[in-house]
Amino acid sequence: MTTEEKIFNAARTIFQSKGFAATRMQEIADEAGINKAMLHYCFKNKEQLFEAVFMNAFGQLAPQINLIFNSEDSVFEKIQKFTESYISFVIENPFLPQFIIQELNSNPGFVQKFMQNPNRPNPQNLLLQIEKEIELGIIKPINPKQLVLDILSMTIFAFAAPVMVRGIIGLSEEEFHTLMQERKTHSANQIINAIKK
Amino acid sequence: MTTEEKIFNAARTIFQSKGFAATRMQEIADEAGINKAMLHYCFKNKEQLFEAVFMNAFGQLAPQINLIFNSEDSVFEKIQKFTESYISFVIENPFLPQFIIQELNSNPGFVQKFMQNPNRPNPQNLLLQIEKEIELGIIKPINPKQLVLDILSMTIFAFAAPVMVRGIIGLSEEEFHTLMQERKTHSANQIINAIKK
DNA sequence: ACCTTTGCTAACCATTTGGTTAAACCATAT
DNA sequence: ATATGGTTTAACCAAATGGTTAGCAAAGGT
Repeated sequence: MTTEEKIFNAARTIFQSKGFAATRMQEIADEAGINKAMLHYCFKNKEQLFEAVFMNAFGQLAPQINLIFNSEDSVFEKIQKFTESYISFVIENPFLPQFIIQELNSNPGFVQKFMQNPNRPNPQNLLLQIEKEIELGIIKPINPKQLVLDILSMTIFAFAAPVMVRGIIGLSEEEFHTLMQERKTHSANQIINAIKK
Repeated sequence: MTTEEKIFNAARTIFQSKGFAATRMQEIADEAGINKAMLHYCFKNKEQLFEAVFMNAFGQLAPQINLIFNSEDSVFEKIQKFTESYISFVIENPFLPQFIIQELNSNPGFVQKFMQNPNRPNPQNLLLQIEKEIELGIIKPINPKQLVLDILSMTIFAFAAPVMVRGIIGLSEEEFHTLMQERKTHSANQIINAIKK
């Protein structure tokens, strides 16, 4: 593993668990097992190191979201595949959603920067497909954007606010994990039950 | 308005928009229009000032959540009333959800501290009621905790991750606002459609 | 009138923090 | 062997930051 990779991995660990503002460069250096000056030798400054981590994180999550936007499946199939694959993915990367959401909230400019990316999430296809399936009588008449938001909400929320969810509902770490496993199919079922005619 | 109130309001403004780590005491003093030393005259230190703001924020949100947990309504009615009142409330206080979720994530100890509060959100009643209505055949058989999580997800997520939602779905600030108005009834309808027999 | 308390500030302090510098290290080519 | 160029570090620096101090000013009690 090159020094740059060591730094990047250390930065990812610290940034994702503490956020940009609470992260100290020294802590990243310690985690990477190198001198602090080395950080600035490989990355210009804190902002640029953070941006590398953030864009990498967003770059991992975006394809997961694109799953519901681009494929040849029916809307129902897309919902099933998305909840299954997205939840499986974030169970393995539990810090990603809260990290991205938090930093996006405090740095809205990142959205535009990332939305210029060619493989950015683009809901246009799915929105049109939903409209079409409504006209065909497969789906109950609803606002397609609400449905997209429903899908995102049902799958992402628990991972965006795990502490709150566990606190309010009263779940141990293990119970939370079990609930999330079950949620892969539960959320798809709920959404589909709600919209099928 | 007393000086202490001026400080508290200023602290709320800054803390809620930037989070604990990114907030500078000097900025709070400027916002309050007083000297920095005055902060420490009224509040012992940054942590205690923050805790006052956080507990106040949580204290405003908790009663909203308790609406679904304690009342004499049926589950369907509870869901309708909750989405309606909760979304109305956070439209007026859009920073609350992301603030609470963010700080809770980076400071899990706050949960325990707040959950000792007498009027803390306690889902026990609702969970039992859901089980009962399932047995009565009013609600399809599902895991009650999943349903509670569904309700929270559908109502809170858009306010927890507004920048991400607007970016992914492609909404102007105004379109987002309209979507949230519509969401008061939409989310209740979706959830109820999904679970009613 | 005088003392005490309370509200408030300018100036100051110690520490932390992001970042720089100059020198050391080390592999490789000559 | 020695020069070369990339890699790494210890030591350092200036600015920012949370917090303190000493004192002023007004209000209230005696």
